[in-house]
Amino acid sequence: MKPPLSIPNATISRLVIYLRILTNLEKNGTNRTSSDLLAEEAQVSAFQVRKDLAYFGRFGTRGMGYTVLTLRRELQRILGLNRRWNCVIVGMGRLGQALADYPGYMESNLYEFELKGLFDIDPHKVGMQFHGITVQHINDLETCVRTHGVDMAFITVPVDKAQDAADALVKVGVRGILNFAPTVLEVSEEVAVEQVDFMAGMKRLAFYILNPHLKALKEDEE
Amino acid sequence: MKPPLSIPNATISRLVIYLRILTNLEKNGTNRTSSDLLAEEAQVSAFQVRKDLAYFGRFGTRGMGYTVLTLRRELQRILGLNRRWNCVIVGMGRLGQALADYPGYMESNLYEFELKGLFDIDPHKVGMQFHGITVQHINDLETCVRTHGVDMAFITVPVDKAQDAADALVKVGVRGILNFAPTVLEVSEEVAVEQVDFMAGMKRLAFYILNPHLKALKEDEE
DNA sequence: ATCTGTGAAAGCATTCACAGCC
DNA sequence: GGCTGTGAATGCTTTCACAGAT
Repeated sequence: MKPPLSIPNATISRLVIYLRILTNLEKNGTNRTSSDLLAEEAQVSAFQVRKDLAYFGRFGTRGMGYTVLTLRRELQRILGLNRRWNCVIVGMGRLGQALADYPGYMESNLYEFELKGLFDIDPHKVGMQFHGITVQHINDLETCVRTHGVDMAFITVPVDKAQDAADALVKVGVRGILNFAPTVLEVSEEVAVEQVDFMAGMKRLAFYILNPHLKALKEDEE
Repeated sequence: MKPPLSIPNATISRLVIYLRILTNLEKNGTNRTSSDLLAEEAQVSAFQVRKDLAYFGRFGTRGMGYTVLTLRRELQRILGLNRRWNCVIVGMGRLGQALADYPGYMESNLYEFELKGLFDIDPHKVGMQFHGITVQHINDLETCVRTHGVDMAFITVPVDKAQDAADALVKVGVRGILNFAPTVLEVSEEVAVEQVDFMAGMKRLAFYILNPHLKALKEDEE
């Protein structure tokens, strides 16, 4: 096992994709695979697959390839998906409601992510139920985070309230934020932020449609 | 004006962010700005801002900075957001419905993106209305695309149907796809694909929470 | 004096070629 | 023979330093 000192951001995104492919292979009853097959499915080069894996250790057998089960387990461990992550949603507007009802928090039979709380600042929203969880006022965030050991939060408030929400979350010790608001959040160094902004995706699409010759450079994934 | 032969993918993502910041500045009545200010807001370096802009031309005045209005217009032109983009949604499940109802297709008083059709394969869904648009059967996709000059499509079908949807869209001449299904689509060279996958974002978050020392490398935006 | 625009340098990620092991 | 693992080379993106404009 290697000490991974510095790992390309893009590698993490690809590991998530490899894990998805391996999970599907496992479902199909496939036992062994290869960097070639994974590369084809993920639409990257086989070099890339092997290099990505090499950051974390040696998981294959030369001449033979990889065991699907083993590699799937290893990736799950590396990505931290062998334990449960407790989540809350801040902002119970249309998007927050859609997320609360989202049926996909389990993945491959594992409840990896679990909703532990729903929050809003609007008293009219407090008390409403989604997916069996009652909406609480944002003032009760700290209690919830401490009680349940909340790891990450989704910010689904209007854009002008997003930084406030982030500040509140950081203050009570949430370690990761998935930000759906179209703004760049400022948070302290030790808090991770991932952006989800499908309007930005549409705008990039518009550019690439206008400039087709630029398209084939690279893939970013989100 | 320069001939942009090869432009980093990441630059496009950042231009979208600069445009957002400029739009806000304009709303606030600010007339002039600088690479420093834009850099601070977007959380990148001022070098980066100037280099990104330099791919497309010279928009500032040395010693003075940029005129907000001018730069906003230029970015809008570069990104293709000075014209309307006609869109359809394929897959009217929960997510497709949420998108059809999404109130944000206008941005800064401009209807840049307009929904021209909603499609599903399920006869029960056909005929339902969302936001004043009637759901049609996927077989009627071609007519709609030809009639309205549809530019891009959102794929919100279950993951195992996503490639079929993409094939159908490519076949009738759609130029760009925003894919919400967690799979890597295979499409012909000249079709642009952008991925939106918030579960993948959650998984990356989990990794970065587990490995805080790796966090500060780079930002991907989606 | 100030702040943009840009060639050159540095820093990273990807690709390659092949050594190492089944 | 076949396929992984990995140092070295390539190529791209970011950073830097400063020339150029007002």
